[in-house]
Amino acid sequence: MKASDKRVDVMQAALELIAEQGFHGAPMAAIAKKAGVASGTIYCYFESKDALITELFQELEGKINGTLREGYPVERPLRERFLYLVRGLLRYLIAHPLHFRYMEQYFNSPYGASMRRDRLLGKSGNHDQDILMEIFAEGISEKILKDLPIVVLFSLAVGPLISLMRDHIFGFIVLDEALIKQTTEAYWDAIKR
Amino acid sequence: MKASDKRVDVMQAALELIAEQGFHGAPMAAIAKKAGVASGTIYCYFESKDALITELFQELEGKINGTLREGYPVERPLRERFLYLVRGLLRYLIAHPLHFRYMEQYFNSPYGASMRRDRLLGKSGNHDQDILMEIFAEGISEKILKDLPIVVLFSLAVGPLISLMRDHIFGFIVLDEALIKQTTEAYWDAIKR
Amino acid sequence: MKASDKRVDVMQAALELIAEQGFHGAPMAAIAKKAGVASGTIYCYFESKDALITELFQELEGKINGTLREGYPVERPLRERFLYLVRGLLRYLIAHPLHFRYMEQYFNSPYGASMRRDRLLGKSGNHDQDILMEIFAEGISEKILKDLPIVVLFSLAVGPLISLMRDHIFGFIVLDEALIKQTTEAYWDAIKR
Amino acid sequence: MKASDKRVDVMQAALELIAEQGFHGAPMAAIAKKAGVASGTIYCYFESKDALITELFQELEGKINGTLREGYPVERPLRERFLYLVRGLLRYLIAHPLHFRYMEQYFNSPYGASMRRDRLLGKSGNHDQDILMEIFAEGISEKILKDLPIVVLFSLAVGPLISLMRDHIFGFIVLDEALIKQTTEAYWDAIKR
DNA sequence: GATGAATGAGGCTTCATTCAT
DNA sequence: CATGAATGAAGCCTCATTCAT
Repeated sequence: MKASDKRVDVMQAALELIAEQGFHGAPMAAIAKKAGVASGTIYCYFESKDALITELFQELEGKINGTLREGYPVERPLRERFLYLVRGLLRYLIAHPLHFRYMEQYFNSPYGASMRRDRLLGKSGNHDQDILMEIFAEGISEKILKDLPIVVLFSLAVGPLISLMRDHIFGFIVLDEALIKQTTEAYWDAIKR
Repeated sequence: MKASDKRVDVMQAALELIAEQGFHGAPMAAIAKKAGVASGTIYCYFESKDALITELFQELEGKINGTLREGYPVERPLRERFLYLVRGLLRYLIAHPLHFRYMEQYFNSPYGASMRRDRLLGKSGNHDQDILMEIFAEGISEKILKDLPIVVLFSLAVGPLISLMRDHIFGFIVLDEALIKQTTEAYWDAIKR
Repeated sequence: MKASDKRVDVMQAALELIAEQGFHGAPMAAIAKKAGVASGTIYCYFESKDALITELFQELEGKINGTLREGYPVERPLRERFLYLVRGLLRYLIAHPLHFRYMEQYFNSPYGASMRRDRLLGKSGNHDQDILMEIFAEGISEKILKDLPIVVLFSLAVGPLISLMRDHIFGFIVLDEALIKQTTEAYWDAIKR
Repeated sequence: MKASDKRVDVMQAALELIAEQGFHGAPMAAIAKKAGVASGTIYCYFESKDALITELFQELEGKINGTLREGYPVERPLRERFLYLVRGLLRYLIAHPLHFRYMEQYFNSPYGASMRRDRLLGKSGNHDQDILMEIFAEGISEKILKDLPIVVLFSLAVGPLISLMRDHIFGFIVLDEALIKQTTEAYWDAIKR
């Protein structure tokens, strides 16, 4: 409990600063100060700023994956499984707005760009993504979904989700349960045949 | 025509550098070099880097607005007008990938954040957006579109468009006319009642 | 005369600080301060600290080369040419003690190590050295000098020269003309058959 | 025997790292790691990095002194005694290249500079040096050696030895017994009348 | 208007040393 | 004695901006 404390503190401080102000607004000194440690201490746990940023991203990704895996209704119809995933993701992001904003910053940066390229070549490493992809593949072959490239279906479903999360965070809308239900059904409408 | 040449050169250089490498990869010295002017010269035309970035954004926004206004089929049915706009936007972005990437950089940065806040309070200033909003308002009252907040319809339609553009730029897909047609119809499916 | 000033000032400041205190005692900030410029200014003229150090070394080397080339008695006997070179070198170093100490620092550092390796493989690039080598080769084939590897003759001649310069700089001895004459003859004794 | 193990380990680790990579390449953490102890442990045995460096130097110096004292032919002629010493030194350094490189690093650093100053004022503390000095004093008064300051004779003899050791370590030459014999005789030629 | 040398605050990282355990 | 996490001063370098020419 002791040794881990500072590492966690640093990650939390980095999460908050980067999510709220971007990488630009999060110099190592500020992260250290917010975490209540000395600058050098960060380097006891992370090799560099890049490493901190990447590990934090992977941590958040892992948490989301874990959350979505729980209770995933493997045996239910495609539509239900799809809605389970996107709703689960949406609820998670609403509950953890900092995670959402951090991941957005990450994707929109050299870090995210190189990661995307890696994943394009190798395997995804991202569980939700994998599960969604499988759902899409199944849906296409069973003629439930539109006959489009899987990547396209992915964008049709996740693109609006991201966009709505932004509106929610900026306060343009309030994503309550009713709206979650309605918008996720709209994603389905976009991809279903 | 001579004096304003340099202003244009600077904006073009900034566009290319920022679109391709992000704000991080576009120091003023690099922009000046690429534009073929001296560093100090930039400050003859722009008060600061922030000003350059913002003016460039507004310039691009204006160009897109102008393009979309042309030939807008005011008298045609709602669906057609919607598809006209999103397809026009998509084709414009495909033809001008640097504009797309620049605007993404812009939205995902302190600049974009404050802009969004401004627009939330005041008026949009963005023409396409306004037109789309009007289409949505009309569609809701005529019970053609889902009864959701206009902002939500906007995200349902534009979110996937952005996401697909990214896939296109990263080379995951090729947005040819067939795919443009199919995907934009999917946006319509997402918002239509 | 203006543009060059600062570059020269920086090199002079670096020379003095590094010669007197070693690389450790010459942070860029101190060099800048001593040169009367801002830290960043150094980077207008040198790409990095390494570049500054290397360019300064090459500058000093060039000066010595130039000095020794002047008046070199090509037509005189071997012994005379040898003495001309070592005495010229010794007088130069006595007149420019900072140059000597700087070059010692340089040779005794990662910079010098990699340089030596480079020179071992490629060509020397150092004129005096080349001339001395030629003298040695000639002396061996004419049976004037000991039949030893050229590198060994070089060390037999230059090793004591360096060592004496150190003594001189530390004030253990005063290398006046008499002593220059005597010691350089001793180098000759060491290498002559 | 157990307690002093770590002290020895630390000194050995410091010797290797500093000899091979210079002071720059030997942070305390690296020394500790190589020695298999914790960073803080070093401070149980040495007050500071400076102290470690100095004590290590003195240790090496002592070892060399001890080696050279053994079998020193007090009763033999001057030339023989001289050759005994320089050859012994050369053989020792060839057998212990890390010692040589460490001492070079040491001499060429603020540590060495202040040491030299100390020795100039006080007494030498270095046994070999003392013995050599005595040989030189004797040789001068008996008109066997050149009539030069003792310090100068020292440099004439030891300067080339150091220089040759460097060539040997860098692989430019191989100091085998034949070369040892020849080069040490060359030192003698340099100092003998 | 145009230049580009100069500035210096601010960013990331290293490392000798300390100290609570 | 031994540990190694923690410290923070200090080092190298970048870059938006200014200003004398």
